Amino acid sequence: MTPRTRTRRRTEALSRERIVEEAVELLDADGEGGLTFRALSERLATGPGAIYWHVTNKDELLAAATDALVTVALTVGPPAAGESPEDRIRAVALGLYDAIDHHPWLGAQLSAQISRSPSGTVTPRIFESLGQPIRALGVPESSWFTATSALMYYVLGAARQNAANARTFGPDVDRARFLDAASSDWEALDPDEYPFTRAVADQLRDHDDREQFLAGVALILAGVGQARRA
Amino acid sequence: MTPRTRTRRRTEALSRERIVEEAVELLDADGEGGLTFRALSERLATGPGAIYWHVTNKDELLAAATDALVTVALTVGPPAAGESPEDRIRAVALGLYDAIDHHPWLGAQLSAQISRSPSGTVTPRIFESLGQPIRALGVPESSWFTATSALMYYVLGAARQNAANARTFGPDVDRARFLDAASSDWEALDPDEYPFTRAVADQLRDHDDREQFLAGVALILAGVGQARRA
DNA sequence: ACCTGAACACCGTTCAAGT
DNA sequence: ACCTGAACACCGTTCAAGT
Repeated sequence: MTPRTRTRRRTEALSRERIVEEAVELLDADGEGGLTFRALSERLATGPGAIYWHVTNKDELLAAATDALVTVALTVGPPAAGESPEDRIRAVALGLYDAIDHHPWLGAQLSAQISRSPSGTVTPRIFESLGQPIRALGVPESSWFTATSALMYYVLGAARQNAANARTFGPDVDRARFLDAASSDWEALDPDEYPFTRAVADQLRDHDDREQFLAGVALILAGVGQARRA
Repeated sequence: MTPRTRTRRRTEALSRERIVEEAVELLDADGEGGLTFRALSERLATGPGAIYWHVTNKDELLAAATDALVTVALTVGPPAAGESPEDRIRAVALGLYDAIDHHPWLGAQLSAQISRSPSGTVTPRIFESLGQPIRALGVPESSWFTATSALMYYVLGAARQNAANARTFGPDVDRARFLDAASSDWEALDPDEYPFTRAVADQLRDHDDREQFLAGVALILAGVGQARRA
């Protein structure tokens, strides 16, 4: 991987920012396993030990990379003038979806940060971004937490699964072939045991991932809307 | 970990079943990182190389362990007499939730298997278990795939996040303290930036995980119900 | 056919030593 | 203050050699 000779002369001194930046590139290129202190130090034209002066350990490095990307992902601008709460939720959800889609390792890291430090820098930002429009929807206060949690779990879970799926085949082209093969396998399942799966086999073949993701968001929003009228 | 001297004399020969069984114990005790061919071979009173005669590699071993647990998790019995589709979905969802709760490493493995082999042994079983009751709900056929996918992604995503959360504190006791601290942190957030998160801080403190999970399922079911009437 | 255990090519992390 | 790079204690996996 990364065939280009990239021993970029070290003009500037090592810095936390440079390290994080290079770590993200490594992660994007080769996934979680691709981030190695040896590979990283080579890119930075230094020794593995040097990194430890700027960063406590690998976990902290991953947390820093995650933090940087969440900031970008949630920068969907302030609520626009004519923007409905539903629009807002879709925009935030898609911001996270796309970030995880482009950086597949990010899903696992977000999940880890949410459980490890629910009051850290990442969790409240995501929660707030989804929660404000949920509140604006006019849901009774008693279900704010429930609705926002469910939405956040769906968004992150679905995005993560989608990114993992996308990684199974190449960047783009083989997707159609992969889905076609899977769809055919579904059609060949035992009719007695798998009637439903067989019946939706061609919906698997033809579906669009992003659309599917948004349809899930819409389902939850419809459910939330029901709670509002109750 | 595992302090008890457990060099259980090897009475029976090594077998794939014994290996998988012992692997699950290791995974449950110490998580994904706890499964090591060296630790495993010690428990089995053999050398690390021996395992490779029965199992291709670590991935295959994890897949086998996952398969075994999914079989158990989905054994919620055949649709009972007076059971509504909603009841059925809740039962299947809880079966998966509990399995992942008891075996936190299972979430990641399920996700991996779903993307790696959508037509393998695991994905269709889960999909069918959730899809049949979705169909029974009377949803138009065109939205079967969408609804079932969204439900599956929510169930697995939320269960996985929950299991990760639960692992942050001890088996049971410290949960209250942990949530209390997190809730207090939320209350101390900047009122201008985090009004929503602050407002739900005590809902975080008092919530029940399983209940919350089911509330999310209910939200999706309500959304699906809307589609039915449309 | 089944198992052994040393060996290989990796990891993250530490730390004395340098500048 | 910041960096170097050898060393430590691990990994998964392979493979000649044994029974």
